[in-house]
Amino acid sequence: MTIKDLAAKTGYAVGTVSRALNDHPNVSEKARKAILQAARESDFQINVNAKQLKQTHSNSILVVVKGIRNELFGEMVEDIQSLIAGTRYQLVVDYMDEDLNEVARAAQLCREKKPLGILFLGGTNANFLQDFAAIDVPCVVVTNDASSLPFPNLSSVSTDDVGAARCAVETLISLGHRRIAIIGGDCVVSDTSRLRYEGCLQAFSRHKLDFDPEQDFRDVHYSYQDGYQAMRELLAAGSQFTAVFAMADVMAIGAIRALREAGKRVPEDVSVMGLDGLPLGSFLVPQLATISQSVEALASRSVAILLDAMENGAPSCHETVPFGIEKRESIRDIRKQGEK
Amino acid sequence: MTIKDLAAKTGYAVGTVSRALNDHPNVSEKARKAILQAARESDFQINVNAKQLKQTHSNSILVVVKGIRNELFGEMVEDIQSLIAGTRYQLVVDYMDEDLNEVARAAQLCREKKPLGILFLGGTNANFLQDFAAIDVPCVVVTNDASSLPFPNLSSVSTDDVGAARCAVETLISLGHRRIAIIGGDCVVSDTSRLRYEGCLQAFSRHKLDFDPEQDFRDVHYSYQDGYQAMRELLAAGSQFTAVFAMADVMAIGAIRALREAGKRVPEDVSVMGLDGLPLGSFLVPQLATISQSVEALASRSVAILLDAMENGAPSCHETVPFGIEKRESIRDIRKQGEK
DNA sequence: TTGTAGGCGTTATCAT
DNA sequence: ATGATAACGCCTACAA
Repeated sequence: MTIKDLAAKTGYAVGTVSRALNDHPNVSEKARKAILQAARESDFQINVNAKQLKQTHSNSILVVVKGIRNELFGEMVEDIQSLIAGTRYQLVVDYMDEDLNEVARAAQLCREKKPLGILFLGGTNANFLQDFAAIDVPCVVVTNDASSLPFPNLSSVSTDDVGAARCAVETLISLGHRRIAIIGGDCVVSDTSRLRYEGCLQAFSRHKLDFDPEQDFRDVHYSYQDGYQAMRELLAAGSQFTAVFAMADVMAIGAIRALREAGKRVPEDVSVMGLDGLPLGSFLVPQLATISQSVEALASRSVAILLDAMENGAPSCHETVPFGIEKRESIRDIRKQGEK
Repeated sequence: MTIKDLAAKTGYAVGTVSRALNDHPNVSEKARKAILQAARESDFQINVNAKQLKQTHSNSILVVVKGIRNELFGEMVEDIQSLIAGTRYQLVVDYMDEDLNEVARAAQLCREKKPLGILFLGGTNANFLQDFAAIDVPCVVVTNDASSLPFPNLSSVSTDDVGAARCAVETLISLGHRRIAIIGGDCVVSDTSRLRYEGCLQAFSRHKLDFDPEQDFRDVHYSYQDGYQAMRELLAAGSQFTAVFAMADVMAIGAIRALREAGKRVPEDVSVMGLDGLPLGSFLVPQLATISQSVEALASRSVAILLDAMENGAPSCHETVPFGIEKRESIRDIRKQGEK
């Protein structure tokens, strides 16, 4: 069943059928009705390959999600869905493995789907440097700061990672903690980890506290298991911290488990702070204190920026959205009474 | 950059270029080398739309994942990836929202990608009944039992949901619990929930225990929040259970939080058991006792069945894989000493 | 082994 | 408003 068959069935020419199917102007109401009716009756399905082969551009916005496991992205996609629902655009979401090249993938999808714009959920600057030249539609990187990338069609919206990490550590410092261990990601591989680490160092230096990475820092992957493992190593090394900041909630959860297995209570013996603001955190016992990223703000700003670029040719820009401080049960004030 | 350009550049005809690119026979080593080299140099990217438009079938296997949030599926995709990696097939993974029609989506992708077979991760029998007739390649539903569906090209591999739920409840019974609350999904909407509920009832009836759904059962969605909410309702209603079985780990986690907020300790005051075996469960405090689904078994059996159907035309079949019992910290034996 | 040409189903550009 | 027709980029007979 092709549009040719539909043409034969209705007596119209293929051109008219195509126009009717695509809501193009210059189709009589009579023709439109007859054709749509015939299409329904013979439940006609358009051949996407042929359509996309011929089309010069679609009316779709592509969302490339890098890292299926990232819960934050799941929420964000939902927010984006509803933001786009009110427009004339159609959303195409592509989920991919964290370790693949999202820019190369997007370039491929550009040729296939010819989207009007792209939203990258997560991204690695190195990949953009290498492959972004092949993409010429407006793009927004969400979650990562891309201001250092010199592309006129690339914007970014991110949480201030330096500030967020600094705030986490300063929150712990304000509660009287002086020796704070850090569990983070690989600063070489991950742009985000580098910024968050930078924020930690700023907090220590502002408060004139010593920080010995050798003793109190571990760089691992963002996972329960790695957070757990990192904490075990920290404990085994005899590090005498009273608080821990994990650069992601999942690592914080693993760390808490390791602490408990070592006989340490949270927050009585050790305070633990995460970063991300996963919904899960507030269901844990104890509830996980964390610096939360604002999924709604991230989503709404990036959609706004993308649409503005698509529709008005607005120049690229790089924004930061505010984060929240969730002082929950996993942290404790260890200052002596009356010392405040 | 098209194969025409490649032809011009190398001096060969487009037919030869196409054959070289697709590893077809009847291409001289010299031509193949020259063409592949030229393709690399001008980093030629094939036009998927044109290719698929012409193609009658690909060499790909499609994986349709229904429900991105389901952590189990994330693990399973990875397992499937590595199982397929050793074959001559290519994997195409499509993630979709839980509430969309996975069969209609698969039918659409069949027309587009022309896969040799399909793996459904999750699925709703009603959708198959309605739309599966349009699909004629071998398919395997993973996680759900499809034996009641009369399609010759549809197999299924699932955990024995009735047995798993029965086992969960019987485990609690064996520890001395007599009044056990159940938190589950909607038995009308979810095939899986219906089976698990059936398993619960079997456990009660086998042990001649009364079970009053009105008092001790809540059907909600599979989420932290809904598990939390269900437990609050159970507690508010004054139900006097000593144990809870939640039909999914995520609900169990929400339930534990609600218990703690009500001043009940787990497992001292109430035992909690989940189902799924999420990695997260073993990082919680207390570690979550659960009936675990075997992701590896599910993945390897379904791939084996699919390949057998694709390659040898093996008839459809419906298998069940064993589940595990993880007696972890969230459950407690409440029988008096020496009574055993 | 290689070249040539027709067609896949659609859209877009012309006429009409 | 509608119809005819030329691409789109590729694959695949078939011919050479």
